[in-house]
Amino acid sequence: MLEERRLAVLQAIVSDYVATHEPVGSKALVDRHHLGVSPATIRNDMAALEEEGYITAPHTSAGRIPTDLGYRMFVDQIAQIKPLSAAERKGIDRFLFDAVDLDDIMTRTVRLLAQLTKQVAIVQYPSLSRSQVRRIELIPLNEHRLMIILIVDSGRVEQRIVECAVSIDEILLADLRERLSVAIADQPFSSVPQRVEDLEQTFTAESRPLVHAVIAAILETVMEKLDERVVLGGASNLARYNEDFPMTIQPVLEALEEQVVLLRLLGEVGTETKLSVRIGHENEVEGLSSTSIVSSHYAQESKPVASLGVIGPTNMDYANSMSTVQAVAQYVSRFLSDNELK
Amino acid sequence: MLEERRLAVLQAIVSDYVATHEPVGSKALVDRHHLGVSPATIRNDMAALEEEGYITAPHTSAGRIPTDLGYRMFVDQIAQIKPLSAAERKGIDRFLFDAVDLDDIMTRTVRLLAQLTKQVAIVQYPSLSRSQVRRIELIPLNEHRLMIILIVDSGRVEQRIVECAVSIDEILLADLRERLSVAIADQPFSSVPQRVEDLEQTFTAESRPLVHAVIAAILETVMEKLDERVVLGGASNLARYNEDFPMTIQPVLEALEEQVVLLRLLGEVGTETKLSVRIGHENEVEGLSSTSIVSSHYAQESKPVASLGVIGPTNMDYANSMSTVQAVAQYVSRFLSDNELK
DNA sequence: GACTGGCACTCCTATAGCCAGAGTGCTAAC
DNA sequence: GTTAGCACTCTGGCTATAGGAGTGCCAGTC
Repeated sequence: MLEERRLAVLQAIVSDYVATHEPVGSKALVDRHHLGVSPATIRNDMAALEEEGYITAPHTSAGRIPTDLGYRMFVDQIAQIKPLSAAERKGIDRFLFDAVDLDDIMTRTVRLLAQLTKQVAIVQYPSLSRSQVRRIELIPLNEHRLMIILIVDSGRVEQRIVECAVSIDEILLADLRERLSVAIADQPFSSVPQRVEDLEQTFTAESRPLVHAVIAAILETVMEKLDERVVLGGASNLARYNEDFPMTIQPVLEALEEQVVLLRLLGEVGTETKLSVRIGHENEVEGLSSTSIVSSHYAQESKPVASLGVIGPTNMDYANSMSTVQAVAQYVSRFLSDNELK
Repeated sequence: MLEERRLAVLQAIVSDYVATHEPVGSKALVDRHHLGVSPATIRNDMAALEEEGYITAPHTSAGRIPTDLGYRMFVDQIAQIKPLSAAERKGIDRFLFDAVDLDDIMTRTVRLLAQLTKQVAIVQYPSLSRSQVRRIELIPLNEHRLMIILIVDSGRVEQRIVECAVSIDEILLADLRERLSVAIADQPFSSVPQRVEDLEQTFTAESRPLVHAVIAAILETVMEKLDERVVLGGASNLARYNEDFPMTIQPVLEALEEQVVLLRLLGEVGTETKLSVRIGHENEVEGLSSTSIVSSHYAQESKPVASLGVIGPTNMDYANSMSTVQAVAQYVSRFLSDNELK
């Protein structure tokens, strides 16, 4: 009973603080939430909660605000996630419906997320390392240049221009393409380096320069692009929450410009839990200790391929962010699987 | 003599204000710049300058700050642009040197600009409408899908997936590719719609479904992608100048998310002047009335193909921004022309 | 006619002091 | 375990004040 009410108090504090962004006191709590007890009782509970580290008082005579730990407790308590309304679901559907290619899906998704959550949205492209090569093309551009195009089963397309000293023999090129295709098509991306290197050995010495140039470029592309691509949107939402923390906007903007940091924020794409929430100090990125990240994987044919999520102040509306992120991830997954872009 | 000193006073005011971001008074002016006259004299000049609308006083007893008109005068006065130091030039060179493809050049350039000017940098991709199609490829993906790849002489690559109801006949596809290639290769982008439409007529009825799907997709791509692509960077620099105008950051962030707005900001790529500066209200975008844009075209083989520039507060360091933007534009132009990515 | 020194005036900024309000912790009673 | 009461503390907002910076104008000088 006691434990139970304390939890209710914590939840009330969090939701009030999230709504008003102002420290919340015992008086305000009792009349905004119909807990059947007096302010004094609440005060006792609050003292206990503070003792346990869930809330804190900015100064002696202000109300309390949740700590990271408090938010964490709150979030963990949201066992079943509020489903979106029919209207919202319909909205998501319509938003994604007429996307024409992967780029399109990604940009639409990021806009959608930003709009629905009023936060900064991050969407990662389907990870190459979890994909297979679908097709490879070698297109001669002029005597010394050609373009490699790699089409991946997630719908990603990587291209790269290769310059080679010798002039390009189209027949050799076609042969090379064919053999590359056999070697790496429908193979996981991670196995590509080994396969192409093996392949190089099988060519005659005179064809080596071209073959080598192409293979080197493929290797480079595979290595480079393996650090994934990310799109983000809704940065202007930062300005709004800047009101509360005028100091903290700079590091956030800086972090948003660093792909590497963004990827670390989204977290590893594991197979375990789908929805992940990192609160304040829980994410170990410098300067982002007063922001939280809500992220989820999305999948293609039930294999998780990448993550998407939102980043916002620790006092964000977790319930809404979590349900939105989850729903969007589901829709994207379904969309990717239904309209295979292979 | 009189006119001359007034100008000197205006310049002094602008440069002081840009440096300190605080209204500058007559006293401070005389001892920071060795104008050979007394504060009282300067006051007279300042009164005149205010009368003419070049400067204004935030309140009765503060110093003066330049108006948009004042900045304009100042900028116009910078006839010869301060050349960059050898070190800076070297830096630019090194930064761009080992770019591997167009995407790479664009992202490097935007980073470079942001870093050198400490402003938000914007770089536009070479405009399709000023480019020619270099090559077209049609790659079958599976029975009902194929991918169109358009390679443009600026090095841009546009791709698009086409879905078609009928199953894809590879021989027809090769034929179509060949004829498309003949029709539009090395032709200006703007003529593509007409040419492909004409082409469609020449196919037999039974091949129409496929042909039509492909051609429709090409048309769509051409139309869509004609609104150009833009990359930007250095958004975290906004936070710095946020100190002075806490209110204005939101509209700026919003504008930065709208490609269309960005493009309008960069301005039309005319052939007239290369370097363009728009100060405060001169750019008619809502909410950006306290920001200035310094932009320049860059060219490929001496034909201007797109613009790049920086956007910052009206009290930015114009001299530096202008010389940097100009220099970077030159380097990018040279780089694009030297290492043709065709 | 252009420049300068002097002077009164205005307005901002910073500081201090003060008051009201909100919120707490504690204690004693139910 | 809960409640009412109470003394205490701290903040935020308000006012008043003093200091300073900067101006505009005038009268005098070169």
